[in-house]
Order: sequence, then C-alpha cells, then structure tokens
Amino acid sequence: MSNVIRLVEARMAMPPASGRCNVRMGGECNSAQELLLMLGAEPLSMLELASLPVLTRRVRAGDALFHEGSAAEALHFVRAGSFKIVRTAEDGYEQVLGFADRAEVLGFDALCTATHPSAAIALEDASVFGLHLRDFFELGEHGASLHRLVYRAASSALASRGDLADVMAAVAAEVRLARFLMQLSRRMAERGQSPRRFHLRMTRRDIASYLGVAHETVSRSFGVLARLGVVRVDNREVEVMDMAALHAFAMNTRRPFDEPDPSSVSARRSMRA
Amino acid sequence: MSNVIRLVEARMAMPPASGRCNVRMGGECNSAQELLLMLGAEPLSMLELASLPVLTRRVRAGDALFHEGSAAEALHFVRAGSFKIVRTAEDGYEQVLGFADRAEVLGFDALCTATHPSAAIALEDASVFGLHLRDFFELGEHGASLHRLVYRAASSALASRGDLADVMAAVAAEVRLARFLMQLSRRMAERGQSPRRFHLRMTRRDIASYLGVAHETVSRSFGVLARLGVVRVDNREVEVMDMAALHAFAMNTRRPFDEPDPSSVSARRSMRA
DNA sequence: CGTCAAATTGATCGACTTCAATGCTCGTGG
DNA sequence: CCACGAGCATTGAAGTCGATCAATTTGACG
Repeated sequence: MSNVIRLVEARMAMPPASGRCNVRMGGECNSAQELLLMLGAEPLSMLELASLPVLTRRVRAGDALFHEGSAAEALHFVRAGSFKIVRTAEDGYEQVLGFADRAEVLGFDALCTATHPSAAIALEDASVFGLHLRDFFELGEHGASLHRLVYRAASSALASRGDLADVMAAVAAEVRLARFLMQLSRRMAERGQSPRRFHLRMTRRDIASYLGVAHETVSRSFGVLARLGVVRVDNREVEVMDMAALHAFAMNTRRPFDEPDPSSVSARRSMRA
Repeated sequence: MSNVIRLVEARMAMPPASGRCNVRMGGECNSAQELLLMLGAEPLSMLELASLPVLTRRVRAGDALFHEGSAAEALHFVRAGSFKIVRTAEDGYEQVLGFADRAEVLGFDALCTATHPSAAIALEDASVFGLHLRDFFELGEHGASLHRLVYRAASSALASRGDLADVMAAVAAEVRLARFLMQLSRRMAERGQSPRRFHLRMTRRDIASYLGVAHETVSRSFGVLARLGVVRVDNREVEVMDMAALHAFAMNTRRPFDEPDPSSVSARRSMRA
C-alpha cells in the first residue's frame, strides 16, 4: 500500500519535491536513500550505505540516457518516466529490445564490453539515479546488501529479454500483440496499478519493432482485437475488456485450429465481414 | 557409443585434470581456483577466495541442469560442454532463448523470482560449477573480485539475449540464419578457435526455434547459402567459404533492393533456377 | 491554423508456414 | 558386428498471412 502511494507521488510530482536534489546533474543528498528504498532495501541495510554517491539526472522525452557504442561509466536506475532500449543497425533500422519503467536497471549489458551495446531513450520526460562504476565496484563489505539489490534488478532485466523472445516466437501478429499486452498488464499489476486500463507510452512503431512486425500490422492487429471485443483502443489508451479472451489469444503458439478455450468470448479469428 | 565416450573424455580432460576434483557431485578442492581462472580472475585476487565453496556437477546430453519453474538454489557456470536455454509454453512449444558455452553463467535470471523462468538443457555431456546462493551472497569484502566477475558474466548473458533479438528482427529467413552464423563465428573467434569452421552442437529444430522460423525453413536457408557458395554445410559441420558475403547477408534489414556490397560473391537472392 | 509525425486503411505479391513424404544418422538391441 | 528403428534432416507443394507501397486521416504542437 505504502508502495503504491510512494509510487504515485513520485510519478505525479515528477520533479521530486526533495528540494536540494534538484541540482542540475548530481545532488547526492538523499538520493542514496531514495534509490535503496526504490530497489526494495530493508531499512537496516540503509544505514551503512547512507553515504553512497548517487547522482540524479533528468532526461527529456526523446533524448538518450546513453548512446549505443558510448563508453560505460555508470549504472542507471529509472526513478520516474520510462525508456525504450534499442539497438540500431547500420542501415538505421531501430530494434527495440525492451521497455524500462521505475526501479529497473539500465546499461547493465555494458559491464562486459565497457561500451554500451544498446541505447536507452526516454519515452517521456524521465529521471534516473546514476551509480558510477568506480564507486559501485569499490564499496567493500558495506556493499553486500546493495549487490543483492543490483543482482535482482539485473536478473529482472535478463528475464525481460526472455519476454521479448516469447513475443517474437508467436507466429500470428495478433498473438504477438496479445502477449505484449499481457506483459504490460502483468507489469501494471506488479506496480499496484490497474491491469485492465493503461496508457501506452511508446509509438506504434516502437511496438512494431518490439514485436518484430511492420507498424501497419500493429494497427491492424489492434483493430482485430478491438473488433472482437477483447480490448478497447483509443489511440494510446488501452482497456482490456475480456482478460480471459486476451489470455487465450496469447496462448496460441501454432495455428489456432483447435477450439480456443470455450470459456468467455469466442476467440475465433475469421473476421472477414 | 565409444565415439561419445572418447569425446567426453577429451572434453573433461580439457582443464589439466586436477585429480581429486573428479568427485561425483561436489569436490571443493581446487574447483574454486579453476572457476576463478575460467572467469578471468587476476592471480592476486584468487588467494582471498581460495576457500570458496564451489560444487562441480556433470550433466548428460539431453538432461536438464535445472527445470523451468524449479526453485533457484545456485548460480552455475559452464565448465565444459554446452547448453541451450529454453522456455516451454503450455502447449509444449519450446522456445530457445540462447546457447551457453564455457565460462557462461546459467540461471542468473532466477535471482529475481527465486524460481527459474527458463530451463538449461545440455546439448552434449557437460560439466558445470555451482555456487550456492547462500554462500554467494554471504562472502563479505572478500567477494568484491568475484562479484566483478559475476557481473561481467551476467552482463554478457544479457547482451546475448540482445543478439537473439537481432536475429529475430530480420525479415528474411536466410538473413536470420546468416546472423546466427555470424554470432557463432564471433564466439568461436573469442575463444581462439577458427571462426570459419565449426560444429553445430544443436539440432535444426533448436536453431529454428532460436531464429523464430519453422525448422524446414532452416534447412532451406542452409541450402540457399550453400548454393551461393557462402558456406559449406555437411550435416552439423559448417564451413564459412566467404565471410564477406555472409556478413553482407547478415546486414539486410529490409528488402535487399540496393546492391548488396559489390565486394566478393554477388549476394543476390533470386535463386529460382 | 498550419505543419509534421503518428496512425489507420487498402491492395498486391512474395515468402513462410504447414502438411506430407523420403533420405540420413546414430544409438540400441538382436 | 550388423541391422533396425527413432529421431533428425531434406525436399516438395499449396495456401495464407504479413511486408511493402500508397493514400488518407487523425492528432500533437507551435
């Protein structure tokens, strides 16, 4: 409960009200505490890390937190707003690897190569915590509890990229979209927000890239799901009308020749009126 | 049969057999040293971790190191052999998320959920180091150097899943296969082995799942690349004949309307003789 | 109000999935 | 040791879904 409240406050009052933290590029006042709380630290462990040098940084919508190929200097954690993680091919094609919300780690995949294999671009005005690698690697025994939190965040990031595979594994485009919406719904639930109604913060192109289809196909797939009454879509506003049907859609790995679970709305696909 | 045994022996003996370490399921003698060396530790840091409780475990071809959904108990590092990382859908469809070779970490994505979101299945008789989570999280300041190594391995695992997206992002099946082969080639080079000639340790089905296409399509794509003289394929034995052409193939993000790099073999696609 | 990007909708064609049948490898057992 | 069988791999044929090109509408922002 208090989690929810804090989350909402952070989101509503995006320029955080903690006064001195608003320094242009790096107040360290209570940032450490805020970061640790966000990552789920126990109060006990926070004392020993009170002096953790944490930078805060704001990123405007469309700007990159870091570019692909740039040198890795810090680990970042999303404080507010959201990001897309992308890789850009030589010909300019932008592949979206995932989306990151509050408390998620950014730039972890740069630790092994010392240069970022992917870029992080803000989908809306955002704010992040930064932990310089030098500092991060040099906190001796005090760092134990922080390490645990970072491991968890990194593990979560790894699992997220597994979700990407889940989505792209589906054959039919509507199934991919359905799985994507299920992922979003689950994430919303984890944050204590409504899993039935949410605002998409990314463009159709971003979704298309994430799904591995053309952006026109995303539009059409939204249309199909909407016509079937599974969801209601108004631009970037999405409402899940029939969660069971959406789930049934997301299941189909192969051709949906078998009857698609007789519960709830019939999820037949022939919609050529 | 005898073939397999000889192969296994050769592989197991790869690290100069440190004698007592061959205990069935858990000698801790020099395993710690071996693990640290494998992960690239500096000799200096190895002294303080000499007593690290490291288990060794052998996994036979086709067996699972851990199953999807099982409780996370340890971090594993591949000592010998190779694995595929898979997620299985309710309908039994097996999605391959990646392949792991020597020195790679397995099971890292279980840290956040405490249960494995993916399974690791040995592609051949294999051997791993195991680090129990209790032990891992409880090495105070001495763990600093180990943490650095584990972070690097985990970061590498995250980047690998980005490669998965790269592959599945391609529109044409031959491009996906070409990218996959480039990945393999790069990995071989990193290990100091020939980047032009290698043995595929996974089935065509596994490749197909990784690429996100039907396994028949993988066969056909191999055929196309072979007919063009880009590679030579004999069952699971692959030889890259024209690395530049393979690279050119791997580039194509969109339809190959522009001339595909006039160097080397012409990489046109119309092969309807 | 005017501009530009985002989003929707339509039409065409090619590539991939799917079904089906055969050849090949390799491990097991006769 | 050889022959058999089960999974792996290749090849063929047909139907379909989605990529692409193209045109229009909507929406956001100055």
